[in-house]
Amino acid sequence: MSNKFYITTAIAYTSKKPHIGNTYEAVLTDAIARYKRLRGFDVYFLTGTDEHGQKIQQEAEAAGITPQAYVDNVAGQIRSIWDLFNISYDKFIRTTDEEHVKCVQKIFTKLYEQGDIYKGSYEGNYCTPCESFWTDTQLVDGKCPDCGRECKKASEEAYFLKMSKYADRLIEYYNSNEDFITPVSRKNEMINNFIKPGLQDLCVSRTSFTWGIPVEFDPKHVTYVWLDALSNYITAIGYDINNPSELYNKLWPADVQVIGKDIVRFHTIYWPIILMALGLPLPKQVLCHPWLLFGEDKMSKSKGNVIYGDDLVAEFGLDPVRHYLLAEMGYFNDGSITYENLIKRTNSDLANTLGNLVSRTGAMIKQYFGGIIPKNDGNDDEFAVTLKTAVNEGVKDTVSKFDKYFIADADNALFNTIKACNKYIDETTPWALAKDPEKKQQLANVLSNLVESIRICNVLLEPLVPDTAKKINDIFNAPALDFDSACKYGYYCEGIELGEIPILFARIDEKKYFAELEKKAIETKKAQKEQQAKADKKEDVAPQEITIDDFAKVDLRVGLIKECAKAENSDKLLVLQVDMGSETRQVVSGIAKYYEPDSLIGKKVIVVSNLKPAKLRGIDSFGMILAADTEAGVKVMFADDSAKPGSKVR
RNA sequence: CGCGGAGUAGAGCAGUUGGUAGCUCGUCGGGCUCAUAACCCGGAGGUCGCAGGUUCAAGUCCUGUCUCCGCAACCA
Repeated sequence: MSNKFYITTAIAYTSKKPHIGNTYEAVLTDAIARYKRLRGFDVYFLTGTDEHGQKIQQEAEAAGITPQAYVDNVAGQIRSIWDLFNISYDKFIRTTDEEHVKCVQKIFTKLYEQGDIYKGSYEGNYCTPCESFWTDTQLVDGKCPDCGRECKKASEEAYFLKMSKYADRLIEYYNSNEDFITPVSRKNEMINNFIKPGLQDLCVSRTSFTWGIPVEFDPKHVTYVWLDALSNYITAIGYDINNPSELYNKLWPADVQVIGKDIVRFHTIYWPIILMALGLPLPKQVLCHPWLLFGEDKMSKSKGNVIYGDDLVAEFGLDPVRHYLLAEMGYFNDGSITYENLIKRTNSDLANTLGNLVSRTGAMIKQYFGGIIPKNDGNDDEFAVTLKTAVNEGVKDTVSKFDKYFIADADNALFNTIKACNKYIDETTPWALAKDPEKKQQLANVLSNLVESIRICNVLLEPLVPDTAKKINDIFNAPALDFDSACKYGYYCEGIELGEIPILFARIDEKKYFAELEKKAIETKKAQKEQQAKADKKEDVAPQEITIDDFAKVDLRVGLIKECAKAENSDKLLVLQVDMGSETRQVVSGIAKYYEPDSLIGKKVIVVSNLKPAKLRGIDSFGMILAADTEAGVKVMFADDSAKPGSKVR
């Protein structure tokens, strides 16, 4: 009987560097993986990156590099952040890996050949940024229900995966596997919102962009995101339609797939259906976590202060950040991260409760026993009994939370247990015992019990803060962290000489920290202001002098706005059709925040007509309309109504 | 009827199958001095958003209602 445990994270999208919220998922999964290893499971931990899609193609184009170069770079960043966070993955898959690409192609072909995928044409509403199709009933005010932006009527040849065929079996699976979707609230969401109304067939190919896995038998199509991305969970371990690897046979189905609440639908409906179509077993559990929000607007995007994991680690150290994420996040509510709370939690749990405990225990052993951990004679007084009971119960409690993957609760229970040690010190007052030579053995017992209690707690600390656990183990020269030893008082460290006792976590002076932060903020502001002033100077005070000939290079014309609409993939851009007299041309303008599209129709504006054409968010723009930057926003310079379209302005 | 989430002590949160309202931080008072101005004990502080309903009993179930929050990037 194999005790394998296959756990995965969602693969991270390589359109940008991941922020601390994305990183949280990896840390959460890592804690579970480490816990399972501790419990003796043969763990295989998969993570990786999702590297295809239109958005990436666009990003790469914008950066002037190939998509592959682009994703190589971002995937590298992601992997190095995962490494920085001590994510103990066994494999890091990239969807551009050759094995993955080949396997997805085969899957696609197989599903096509067996009739689960068919060719059709899609007439629907497509939201480019979300890369999602929506039915008319799903639209909200005619806009994307996910992002609220305009959707485009799209009609194109595409391949589809049949969904309804498997709906009944899916519900049956839900019902016979209570834990499949955790927490259950998500299950009801899925059934009510998606399955009951009738599943739409899933579009699994696209022709509108090329950065994806080509369909073998119809190469103008590339595989559309979900069939590609979801398959990673099996391609990574060597799935093959005809000849799956030994690793695959051992690992699949996955035991736990950790995902964010935003992609529950894809993992609990589409993914199982794909698997059923392939004749494969379904994962045992999909664990859905909420989001980590960025506390207050102290660090709003406008200030450019989006939080990245590596920055936090540089500032506070790794384990404080890991511990914060794990302790703060449950499964039901979105969590939030603020510097203030991070500092508070670090000071209270890590510095005061744990660090100080280790420190004072070590100091007493050095002081009273020359640094040698004393021998216990086995005589437990009432305090010792209380302590041991508290620790044993605490371990049980922590373990039961871990078993349910309630990591935050487990963390909480564990630190409460550690507190029992601090209490024990106060109750037994070793400094008083030390004054009486006759109580030497009593003193020895106290310190010995402390070391042993810390050692036990430390075993369970490992999944949460692995670096710290290692440090503590080194201090007491304790045996390797194994679970069985956490369940009993074995006094493994007796007679061992203490190592160095470093300060595990220095207290962070909150006031000082924020004072400095403010100072920095003021400095940045100042610098920004100066730069702004410089820029303003250039514009207002001393614009470069030009000749009339220079000005003549700019061809300004009066234009009449005939049509105007919001760009469907941007909330800042308006797409204008402007009558220039001799022609009508398309001009894109970043004024969507200041003008309603309809209000501009029929207005006359001044257009720079000989501006080099450009693409904005993929939309062609042939010119620019003049507008003033004012404190109240952007004001378009409207032309006098009597001016005819096409008239030259000078 | 956009979706989703939330309204429980000053702050941040738990409250599983309905049965004396808890935790962490902060605060106040006390203790201790081995330790990282730490540690330990105790106190104060909540009509569980509001209004109805079911029940012997509701934060916990039902209905209605109010409030708050999030919904992601080339400003030509």
